[in-house]
Amino acid sequence: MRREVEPFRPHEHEARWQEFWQREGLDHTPEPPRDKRYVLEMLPYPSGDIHIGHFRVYTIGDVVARFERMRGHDVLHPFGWDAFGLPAENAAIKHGVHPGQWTYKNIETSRGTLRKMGLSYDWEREVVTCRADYYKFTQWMFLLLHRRGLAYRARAAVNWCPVDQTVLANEHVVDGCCWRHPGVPVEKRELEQWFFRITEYAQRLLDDLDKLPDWPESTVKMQRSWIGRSEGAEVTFHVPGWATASGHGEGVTVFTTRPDTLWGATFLTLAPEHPMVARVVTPDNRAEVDAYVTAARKKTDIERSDLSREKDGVFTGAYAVNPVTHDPIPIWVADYVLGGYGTGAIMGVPAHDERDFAFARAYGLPLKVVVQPRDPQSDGEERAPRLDADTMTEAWSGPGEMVDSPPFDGTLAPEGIGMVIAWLAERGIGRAKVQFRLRDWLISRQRYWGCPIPMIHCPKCGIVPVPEEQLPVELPAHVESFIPTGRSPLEDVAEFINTTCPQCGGPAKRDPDTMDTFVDSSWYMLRYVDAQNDREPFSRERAKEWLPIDLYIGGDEHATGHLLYFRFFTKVLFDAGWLPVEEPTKRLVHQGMVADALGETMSKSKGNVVSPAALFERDGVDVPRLAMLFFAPSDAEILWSEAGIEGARRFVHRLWETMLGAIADPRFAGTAGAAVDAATLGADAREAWRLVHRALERTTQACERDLAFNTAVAAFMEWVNAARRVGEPAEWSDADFPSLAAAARLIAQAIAPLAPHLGEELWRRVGGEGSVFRSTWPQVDAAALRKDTVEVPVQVNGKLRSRIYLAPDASKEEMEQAALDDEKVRELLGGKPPRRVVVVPGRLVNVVA
RNA sequence: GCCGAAGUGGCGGAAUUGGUAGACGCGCACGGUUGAGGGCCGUGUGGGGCGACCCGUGCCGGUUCGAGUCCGGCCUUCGGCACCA
Repeated sequence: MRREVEPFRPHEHEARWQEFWQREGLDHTPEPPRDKRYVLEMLPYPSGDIHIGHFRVYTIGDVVARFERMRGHDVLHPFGWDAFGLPAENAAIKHGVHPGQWTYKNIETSRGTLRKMGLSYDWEREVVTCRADYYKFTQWMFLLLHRRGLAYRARAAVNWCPVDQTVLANEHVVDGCCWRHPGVPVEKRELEQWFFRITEYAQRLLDDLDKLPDWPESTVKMQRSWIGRSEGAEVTFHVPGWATASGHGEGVTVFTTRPDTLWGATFLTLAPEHPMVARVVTPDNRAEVDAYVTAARKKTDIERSDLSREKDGVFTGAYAVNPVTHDPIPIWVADYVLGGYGTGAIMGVPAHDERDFAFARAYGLPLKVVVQPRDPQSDGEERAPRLDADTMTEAWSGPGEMVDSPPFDGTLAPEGIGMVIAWLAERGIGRAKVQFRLRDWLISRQRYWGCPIPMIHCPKCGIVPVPEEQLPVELPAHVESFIPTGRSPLEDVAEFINTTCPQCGGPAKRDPDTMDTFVDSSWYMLRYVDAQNDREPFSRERAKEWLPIDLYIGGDEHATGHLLYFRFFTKVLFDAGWLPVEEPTKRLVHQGMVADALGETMSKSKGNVVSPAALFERDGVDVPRLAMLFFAPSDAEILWSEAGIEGARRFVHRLWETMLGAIADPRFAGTAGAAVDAATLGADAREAWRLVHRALERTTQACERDLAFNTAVAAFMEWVNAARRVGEPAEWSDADFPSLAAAARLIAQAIAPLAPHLGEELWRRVGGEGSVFRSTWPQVDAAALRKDTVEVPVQVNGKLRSRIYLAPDASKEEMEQAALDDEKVRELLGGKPPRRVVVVPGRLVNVVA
């Protein structure tokens, strides 16, 4: 007979426990920590309320943080807001509110929803990057980089977003377009801007990826290719005076990964933006070259990098001398050569480079074969058909034997590259060179809502840093207009822009630009360790206590942006003696996206957005939370569906009913603390008891290892199903009941990280003392986990034919005998002895007939 | 073109890492409870066949007593990079 239990009322107990946790200081970070764990989720940009994707990441982080606490660790689990940024300004323009007002309102809304979620954050360490107490130290970071020669100002062709009217970092150009405005190609502008010299750290950023075994392989690979290291040589080609417009001798240096093909270089090509173009071009060719260069500059990156386009270029009229053959070779300008990579100039080796081949054929430039392929099967006797310059239809960039390349004829290429470089270096022609694809990080922005750059432009002293004690350089509250003009709005705020030079005391101007918001988020994880410090960004001692992050969770869209930048900052601060570690986080996990049931990403315009706040309103937090965890492993995409919540809701009700039924039973009080002897249990109760420990084990593994909470939730479902198979709690026999009472206690603890309010509520009801999160995470009982009998599949010739039932520790001989005694097996063997019997202890028997 | 991830029932997913494919959930079907609907409870549910059985983890081949899992070759989808010399 079903016993009526009180209904499950999530909203009541959720509010109660949240208040209790706060009162108890449960989320307070112990200081100094013993056996610390630093669990962090990427900080969000506050735009409106939190969305379902946030709900997912913070749930994952919260499960782990709560688990680690129960495991006895001191946990740092903080939260903050990436609060500077363009959307605030765009909202300001649209709605006529101040970006700060808009931002703080969103933070308040979002924080309210997060608090309703009962997440275990230490709110005392909350960080808001747009507040002066934080950005003061962002400016401090800038000064540190500047002091160390890592922040510099340079004039360069930079990416320009025509919509936002500001420059962009390389990392924010996606498919040639501004990341915020897909389909709007970025333009190139020649501007003087601030850069961070991240390229200085290219090699270390690359090398240390090897020290990150607990990062997703794909992210490591992406960073590798983004950094893009290639080895080769720089080779200088002399341009004699007779061959130039100026009549002075010049030198053009090129970068090549194939110096072994130098003998085959039959022309040089300069990028249109190469400074040498104007110097070498002859008067007869000037008009045509100027026109080409102008046209190339107007092109977007998309147009320039269009591979389907025919290669084009113009002859400068000038000649360089091949430094090894001493032949004069023509100098061309072509926009397939990139200004920003290598030296902006290449040697054209049409016989051995696909692109040079296409270019040479288009303009009738000569080919010279200097590497003959070898048949890899032969030992040098037989050769592959010899390449011939006149008849080649494509370049040969594979291996081979150097020819017409004295003194290297017969040398294998590319194996001989090292020798060639040494030889070139001896003669002063070239030198070994490592080239990176990574560019320096352009951090200036011509917009208002960001951290002011703490530099002063003095007409006498030049560029002077703001003295540290004068920080923060406060962002003025009022500006004329936020509408982007291509100039920073700060430039027109007289009381901001006009200042005195810290060096000479004379009138000077502040730098009008603000920093890329990715600077703000490059060091926030460090601020958390000492968020209230108003003298330093953080204390070295605290950093030593807490770093590195043990688990960092966030989206994979940051693979080559934030996740590179924060590694860079960590290394700089390590070098400056501020940090004990060179890498910010040991372990990185990318949570999967949350899409709608059809797999579409949620967006307001599609009208398929699910609001977490609305979910909590209806079901409380724990039901949607369990649904979220149950949908898929943490790193897989989720297709959010109402049906999934339905399942979680049913599960919670069944669990609740079973637990409360057990607790309400008069036998509960007497047996709750008693030890359970599995051997005395009936078969169904025995299985239920095993599944308790299975759920405990699976949850432990999920938290520690794979974050696959879907199977952890499934394990709890299996326990409920098994317990209900035994019967209503009141129907349990006296002999079995103690295992149910013990189970109730274990289940309350084990489910607490996944469904914290439910766990806490159940913990109290089973008679637990204090908060469940201060209780000790229970040990898995190996004896309980073991099955008394196992069903062993019996295969004949690898096909499942029968099953036998045995003790799990039955010997091989016993298993084999039992299998051979099986009726079905005997029938199939037809009286003949088996050829072979394969026995996997405890698992399977395969009889080979 | 290069690098990476993934392809399992009607759907989301599981599979102790070479050992019973499809746990758990959704959906569906039938039955019960109900005046009815909903809810809840129970049973069933990969495909085919009356059946013994046969087929089945993107495709083709291989290794093995045994392959979703390992190897070789493809296909598809998604993500990243791409005229980087």
